Amino acid sequence: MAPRSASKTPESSDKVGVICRALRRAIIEQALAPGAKLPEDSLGERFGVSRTIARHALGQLAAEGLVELRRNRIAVVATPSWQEARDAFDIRIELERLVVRQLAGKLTKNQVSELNAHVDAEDRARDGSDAVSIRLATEFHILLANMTNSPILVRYVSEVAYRCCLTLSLYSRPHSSECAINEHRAIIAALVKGDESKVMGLMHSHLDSVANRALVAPAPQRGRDLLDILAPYAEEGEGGRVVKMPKVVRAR
Amino acid sequence: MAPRSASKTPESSDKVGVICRALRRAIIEQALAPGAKLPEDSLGERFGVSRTIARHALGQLAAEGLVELRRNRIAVVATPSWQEARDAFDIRIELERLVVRQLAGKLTKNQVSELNAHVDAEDRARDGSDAVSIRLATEFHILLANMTNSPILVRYVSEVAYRCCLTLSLYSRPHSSECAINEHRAIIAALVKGDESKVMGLMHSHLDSVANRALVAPAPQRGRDLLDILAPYAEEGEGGRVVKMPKVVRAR
DNA sequence: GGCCATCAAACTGCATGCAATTGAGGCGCT
DNA sequence: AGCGCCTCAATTGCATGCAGTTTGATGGCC
Repeated sequence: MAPRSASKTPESSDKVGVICRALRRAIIEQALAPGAKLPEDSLGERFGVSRTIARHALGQLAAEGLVELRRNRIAVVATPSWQEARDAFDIRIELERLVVRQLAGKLTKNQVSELNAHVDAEDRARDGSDAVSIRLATEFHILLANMTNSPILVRYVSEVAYRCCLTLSLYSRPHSSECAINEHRAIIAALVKGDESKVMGLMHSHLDSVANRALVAPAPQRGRDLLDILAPYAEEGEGGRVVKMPKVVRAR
Repeated sequence: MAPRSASKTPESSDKVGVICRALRRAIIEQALAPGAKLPEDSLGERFGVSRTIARHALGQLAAEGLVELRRNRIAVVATPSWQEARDAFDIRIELERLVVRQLAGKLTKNQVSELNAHVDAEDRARDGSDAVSIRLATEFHILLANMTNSPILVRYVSEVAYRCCLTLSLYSRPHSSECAINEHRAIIAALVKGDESKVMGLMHSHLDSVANRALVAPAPQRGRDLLDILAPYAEEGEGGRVVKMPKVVRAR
């Protein structure tokens, strides 16, 4: 069977799919930060399609939780609350335990080398931008999910992994990204060895540690984000005066 | 806070949301069987909107896995394979274990009575149509998920529950539906008592037994469904003659 | 009678146009 | 200067129109 990208997802249909994939990638690489505006016109123009299509793509992305749609308002990249981020990780842990449980001891030689190749790529990207490292780390998990041959599982793991990726860009410390490449290698090893509970434990602690490293601030924001983010800057503007907040065009 | 339906889902926006909800309900109540055609025109006409809107709604439903979209083809209600059905249940089990783990011992009095009221309703619907019973049983689980206050978890549990509901209509024996009302009561009791592992076990075995009761046929279909379904009828049509297959308008 | 080619109706893919809503800047008032 | 109102450009919500594809039905041919 030819490796035509899964025909069942509406995704791969046509232009809509292209836009979705592009935006998804831009979002998880933080080229589009949470809160960034996504006007239908601009998207359409940028991708050479009409608003109708851009709109449809935004709808799909919204269904995945990557963008927020408010009636009569410009769509924006989603800005999950800290609690939602934590919830996403909890769900992700359960789903990925399921993945490795199904995979333990069942990987073909080809699959193992594919995984190893991916981790090697992660290694090489170590000195590159954080954004790329994070994307690669996420894609490792998606690659794993793909090997289960369960379309539903793939979809959910992908979605939730992307969401986690998004939250990482919101809440994680600058360079905490992922020194977790070794943990990926350990997971592969355990999968090959075929010890279900061992690999489930590894995956659990791997994701848990990523989450804990990333989601460090228990209550970083209250009202909304902007005010708190700017709070440190609010004292001693230039001479005892409170700085008048400038334009504030959240995420250009 | 007013109980306005979650503002974040694009769903509740407007006409699209109405159509989605209507179709979802029709599908899980089997008014629309798997394979049923869903032409944009007809939907638009039926709901008094343009094709554009109907199309958008179909897109959302496809993202949830309830309908299948193939390029240039009429959309149809999804027809999950047996394996996909099994996978969906596996995922559902993990997700709902998470739900009850978060809920154990944390339900308010109001929530408990809401749950009891729902189960009572299930009881009353016992003599009604199977479809309604199944829908109510599914909604019990969604109600539970809602109480976690985790939008992401709600979304995933809802989706996967609807999918399972859909598969039930495909693979379950006529009246196997759910005598599982008692199990629902047991889960409520365990939740109130607050024993995490107890209630997780209950939920696990509850869903597992529903799945096993429903997904009985390990390999009921090979090529596609129609041929196998008709196989028993293929011998001795009316006089040693093979019956000429009539129109066969899958799901009117 | 059964099978294949041709054709018309049905349907989707997509762009565009128009009305309604938003929010941002400008103006006047205090 | 500060505050609020008002107007207007920007943007979304939705319907319609046209072009391309699929479906399935009719008619000719074996």
